[in-house]
Amino acid sequence: MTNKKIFELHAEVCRALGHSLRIEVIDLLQDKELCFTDILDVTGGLKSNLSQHLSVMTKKGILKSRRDGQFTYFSLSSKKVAQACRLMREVLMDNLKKQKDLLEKM
Amino acid sequence: MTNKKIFELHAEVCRALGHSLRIEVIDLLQDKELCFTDILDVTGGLKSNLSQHLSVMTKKGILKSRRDGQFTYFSLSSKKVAQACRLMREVLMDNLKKQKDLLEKM
DNA sequence: AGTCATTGTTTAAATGTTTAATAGTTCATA
DNA sequence: TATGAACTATTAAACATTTAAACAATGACT
Repeated sequence: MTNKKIFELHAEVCRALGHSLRIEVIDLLQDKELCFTDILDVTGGLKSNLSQHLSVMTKKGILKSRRDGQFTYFSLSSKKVAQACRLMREVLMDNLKKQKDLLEKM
Repeated sequence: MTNKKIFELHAEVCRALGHSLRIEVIDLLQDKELCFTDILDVTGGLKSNLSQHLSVMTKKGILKSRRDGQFTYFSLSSKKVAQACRLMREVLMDNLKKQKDLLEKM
């Protein structure tokens, strides 16, 4: 596989994290599996919309889904997803702190 | 700051990684600082385009830039960026392997 | 079996966002 | 002032998101 193709696929995985609702879901699923309705209860909004967002993440291999009777359960595909997300959150928080410090010096 | 706002900012950081050219740049800057023209030599394409992509990452705090005379040098804002990116790449590679194994079983 | 409520997915249209390409601008230095 | 380095503005095309309605699958009740 060419490097360009790897970069493209890698970027697609990153884009699959690039929505506030999807980040909220990943936060929710840190350490447990939840069914669709449980997730919807927390996030709110339309179920069709949530279903599409979950589908985006499942297709890119960020989430696993499993049907059990009438319920569909979602979970992170691996702990690496949670770790990567935590690191990105730290990058964000570090930057917010830097900005705050800068402002306070003025 | 509300959770929703954190999720939105977090998603913006993720989206700032969501382009193949930007992933390529992060790969390039793993362990060194490079100036604009050095990056352009590797990635190819239009200057204006590269400049916009670098600007997206700099604004979101993924890259640092530093002007020295006529040159602008870029580097990762922190090692956490490189780590997070490596983890995402692993998630991708693990998924590609899973797909391959599935196909080979058929 | 037939009907109903619940759970979730799919589709389509409207709206919103991102990107690539072009042209033009700024800044440093020779 | 001419040149190379990098940034900015604009815009059409491509892509993502939201919404609402239609659809499918399961299980409960009679």
